[in-house]
Amino acid sequence: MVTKPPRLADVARAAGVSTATASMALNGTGGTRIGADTRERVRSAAAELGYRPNTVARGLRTRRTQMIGFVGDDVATTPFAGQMIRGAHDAARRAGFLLLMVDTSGDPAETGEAIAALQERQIDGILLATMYHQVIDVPKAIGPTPAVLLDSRSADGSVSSVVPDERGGTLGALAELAAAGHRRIGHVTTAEDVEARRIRLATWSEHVAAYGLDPGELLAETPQAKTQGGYETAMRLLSRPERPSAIFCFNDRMAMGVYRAAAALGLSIPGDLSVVSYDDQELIAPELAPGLTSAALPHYEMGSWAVKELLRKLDEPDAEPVQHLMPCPIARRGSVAPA
Amino acid sequence: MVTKPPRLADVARAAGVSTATASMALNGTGGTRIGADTRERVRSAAAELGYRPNTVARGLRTRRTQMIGFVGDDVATTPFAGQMIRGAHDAARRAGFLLLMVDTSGDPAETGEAIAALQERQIDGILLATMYHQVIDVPKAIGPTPAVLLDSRSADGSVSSVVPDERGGTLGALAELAAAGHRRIGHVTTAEDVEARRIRLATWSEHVAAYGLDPGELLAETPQAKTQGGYETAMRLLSRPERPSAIFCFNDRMAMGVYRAAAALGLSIPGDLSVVSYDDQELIAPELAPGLTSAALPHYEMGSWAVKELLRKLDEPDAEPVQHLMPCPIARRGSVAPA
DNA sequence: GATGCAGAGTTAATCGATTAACGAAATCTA
DNA sequence: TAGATTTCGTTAATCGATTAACTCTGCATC
Repeated sequence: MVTKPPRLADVARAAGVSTATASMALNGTGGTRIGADTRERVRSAAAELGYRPNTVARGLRTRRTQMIGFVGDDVATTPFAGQMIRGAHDAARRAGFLLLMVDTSGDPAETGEAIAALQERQIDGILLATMYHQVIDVPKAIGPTPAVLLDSRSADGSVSSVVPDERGGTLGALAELAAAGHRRIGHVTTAEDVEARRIRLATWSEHVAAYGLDPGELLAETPQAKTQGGYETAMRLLSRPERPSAIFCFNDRMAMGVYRAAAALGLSIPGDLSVVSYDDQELIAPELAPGLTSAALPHYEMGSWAVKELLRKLDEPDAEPVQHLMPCPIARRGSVAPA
Repeated sequence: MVTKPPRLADVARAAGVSTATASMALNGTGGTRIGADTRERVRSAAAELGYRPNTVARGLRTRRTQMIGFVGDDVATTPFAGQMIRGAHDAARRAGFLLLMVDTSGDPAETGEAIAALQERQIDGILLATMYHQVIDVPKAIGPTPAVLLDSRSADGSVSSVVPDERGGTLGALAELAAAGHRRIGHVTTAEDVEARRIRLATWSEHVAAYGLDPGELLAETPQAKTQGGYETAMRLLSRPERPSAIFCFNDRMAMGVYRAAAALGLSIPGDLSVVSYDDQELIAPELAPGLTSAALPHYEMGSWAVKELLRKLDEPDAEPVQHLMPCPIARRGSVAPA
């Protein structure tokens, strides 16, 4: 007893018009060609039958599928990804689009395959998301398909992209410390050569150098930006003769280690040591005691910006590509106190 | 100079055959009708032109889009979701399917809309994922579309589903403690009425009751399963006259609070107190000091199981629905020591 | 020498919409 | 009042595949 879903032809028959009229009535196209009463007849017939357009058929004719391809390099495994996807998803949905997802574990050949798989499905555009802020070459497989880079920039600037404003976020985090009177601000960071490290480090260096301090004496590195590395670097930094009164951490996971080091050394946070960080990870920053002041990575906003930019490109194919910096707002919590 | 991508007709012309022949040659259909040399000619013509089938056109004809709808209730915001999506994604991709995602923030009306949006796009089947283990009514909007529930069961068992084996995981976690000689095992849990709480609590109750202990004396609840709640419940439990030698936590976030409480009371883990937990969240369990022994929620496996089950349903529409329990393996770390 | 049949393709219908091109009645204009 | 517009539709082509129903050779069979 499974009756097939109604087609446009069924609606047209029920309303006593041709499929052309039915199509125009439902879509509001064709200008004044359809009378108000006819339009109403068609609409109610459609509602009556529970008509839902077959977008596959429509897509074949219009060459628009109302689907956006989302290619992530291993993106689904990182805790940030959720917000990025959600931002893209919400913006897409509001415009009547859905996200077709492919995860690629970063391998370029696989990325090419993923892009091809999406193109076979005639997606209207592609979002290329990376796990963390980096500079990449746009895969040639993309061809003429409209695309936007998410959390990465293209080396040649030929494609629109959005990345976090790392410099602004770093300055914001440091401003929290400066406002509390801190001058000797240490930095613990990773040795991994990523864009985020470079910018955060350079911005911090400038900042402390402006006070006439030597960044080299206030810096400690670890191979991996994890809790253990944060612990070790903080131990090194805090046992130097003139220890910093505050530490700016590369990310929240390292900050967790800094908290642990402070506890081990009998230093209280924020009484003896102020801490600011980057990422504002929801499972870490608010859960530490005291809560960690951190510059938030605006993943949700980047995701939705990317979709809006992509939709703009669909409307105006000849628009110039835009490289956007998304602000990183500071989440203030209890880890900063006057020096 | 943007040349349109080649169509099947272009391949056929290049190979000097009809589109029917080209189609059959490329797809290997039509039995013996296509000679080996012709097939080869068509194949190389296709490769030459870089032909990629238009799956929208194909889908219109075959009524198969090779796309699976993934509906999540707020799923993209939880840290688990990534693994669940990835598990589903990988299994789908291996079979030539892609995931079309919709996130719904849980509202039933919105879920209905999401399902309709997917059906308009003619997805071959639907995965309905929930943020955490629960029992739900299958939305009527699904209709005859093949569906599988992910991390939830249907009240009436009419649809296949997969959920974690909470009982097995709890027994496994408690077995770690039992093997280390613990008898007085406390439990800190949430007051939220969710399936996970119910099963973990009941299983733990049985376990301690079997030692002749009164569960009521070893239990503490908090309104929300977060760090703060874990801290408070542990403080209560550990300041009772006969304090437990070990605590089984509802989840890792609460365990974080338990660690903090132990530190506040001067109890060392695992020396004075052993701790086991549930969820094995990657940002918490391995990062605590000592590492937290925890029963892992098999999100990846559930995701891929769900897709395989869905594909089976596509092949055998009359197959009986299956309710699957996915084992929760124990991640052993340093938080357990002999009593 | 007619019949049957397997092999290798071709023709044309079809999936369910959108839309360019065309048409008849009603209204307006000079 | 004849011609020009407007109004409100319809007819049929089209998007790019898949596939049921044919066709045409050549060969074996009786």
